Amino acid sequence: MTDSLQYPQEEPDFNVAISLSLVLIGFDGQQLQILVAKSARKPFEGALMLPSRYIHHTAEFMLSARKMFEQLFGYDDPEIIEQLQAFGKVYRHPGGRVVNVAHYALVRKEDFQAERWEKYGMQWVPYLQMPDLAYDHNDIVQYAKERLKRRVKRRPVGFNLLPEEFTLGQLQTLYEAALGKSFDKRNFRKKLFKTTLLIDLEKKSDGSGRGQHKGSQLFGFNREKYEKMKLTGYDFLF
Amino acid sequence: MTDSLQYPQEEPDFNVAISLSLVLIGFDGQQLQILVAKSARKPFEGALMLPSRYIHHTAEFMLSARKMFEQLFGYDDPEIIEQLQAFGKVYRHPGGRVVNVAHYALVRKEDFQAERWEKYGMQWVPYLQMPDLAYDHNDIVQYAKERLKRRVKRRPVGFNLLPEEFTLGQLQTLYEAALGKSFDKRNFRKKLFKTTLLIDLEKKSDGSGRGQHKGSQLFGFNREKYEKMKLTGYDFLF
DNA sequence: TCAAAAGTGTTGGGGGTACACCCATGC
DNA sequence: GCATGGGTGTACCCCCAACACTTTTGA
Repeated sequence: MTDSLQYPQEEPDFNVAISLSLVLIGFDGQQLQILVAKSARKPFEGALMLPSRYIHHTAEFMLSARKMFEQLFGYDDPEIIEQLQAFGKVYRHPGGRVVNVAHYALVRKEDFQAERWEKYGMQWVPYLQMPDLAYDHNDIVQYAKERLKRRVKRRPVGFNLLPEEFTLGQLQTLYEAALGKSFDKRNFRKKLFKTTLLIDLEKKSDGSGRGQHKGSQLFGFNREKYEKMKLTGYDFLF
Repeated sequence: MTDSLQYPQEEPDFNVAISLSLVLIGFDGQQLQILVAKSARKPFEGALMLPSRYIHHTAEFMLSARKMFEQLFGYDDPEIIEQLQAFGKVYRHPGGRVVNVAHYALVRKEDFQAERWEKYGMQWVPYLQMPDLAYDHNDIVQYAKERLKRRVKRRPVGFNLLPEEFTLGQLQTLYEAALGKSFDKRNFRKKLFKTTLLIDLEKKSDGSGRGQHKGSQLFGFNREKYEKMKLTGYDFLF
């Protein structure tokens, strides 16, 4: 081996395949959940796993992830997906090395095209009591949880998970689930109002929403304001 | 294409090679710097790039990154390297697709084995005025800078970049460089003392070193304390 | 003697946290 | 009528930001 760390000082080894997994996190009004699929193949046939696919060696990661997302949720959003990491544990795939490039997104459960996918074994499982997943997907989920925790603390990501109209109670439940602790109701409200990211929709819930209590004030998320804050270097700290 | 997002629903495409790059960030007492190498090959012969190498399809990322680090710095530290992301832009490599799994580390410049590597064109370049790099390494550097900014704000990472003994002036210069703004000296000191992560070494620098004119107090980093804080869920916010 | 960095306290304001009670609705 | 969640205000404390001058040393 040469002493050099120039690039490339060794020949590339074109014997790796790329797979792509999505950690899709939703919220049902009570608790956080993650979307899992059922493996149809050996050696993990029937086991749960993250929605995943192999990609062709000419495919871009993010475009492939967005395409996957669109198949599941019916629309495309260039902002919603974030890459986590490459997970490179050496699987015992008969063909060779597979590197998994994992992504995650915070989604609205109501957009999931359940009719289309449930028959293949796709389902939401509770974030706090995740079943065992195949491959190294447990590691990926753990990594995604850590990122969620960090993101929740400094970006108003909660809004991606809630419907267009939501109550403060739902929002608080969501924060408590994501951060694993509880907050004082009054302080929570004061803090959120101070961000001016909430729009008072001036109407009351009829109780039909997930986790909504009838008669409580409905709010929306001020997306324009948030975009401006991002430009000027916002500071949202929880 | 099948409707399924089970895994794997398509066959893996074993035609990808993995390369690994390191973003190594150091500090010379005045400014942050990044270590770059000189490309010895077409199509970027002579251009600057991140220290990089192809890895064999059976190699683990982190172990390979640590080995690279050890060659450059002379020791191994399982904690020092963090993976950033996989960068998958499709290069025009004649052989096929190369995916770059980028890592970063905050290092002490004094540990760099300069005699051994400078003859190959390795050098430190200023963090704030990075020259153009080959491949998509500019993207990788930008991603690393963003991560550094976030890390600096919530972990006492400054200490990885400084020698065992340092002055508060150096520490402040470092924070200012990393966050791109300046701080009030008195407030900065109060804040750092409050963390109790500083050890007063009870001796003075001789002042002749870094343009210091007055012998200033030397401090060390209380690593044990920091480890304890990590366990109990510390809160270091800048 | 001049330039450059070290070192040092106080004050005011804002934000966080702790804390308790009444109201509306559904059952 | 009871249980569940919705909604509201105050007081204290801590932390942050703003702010200026003296000391030491090397050149």
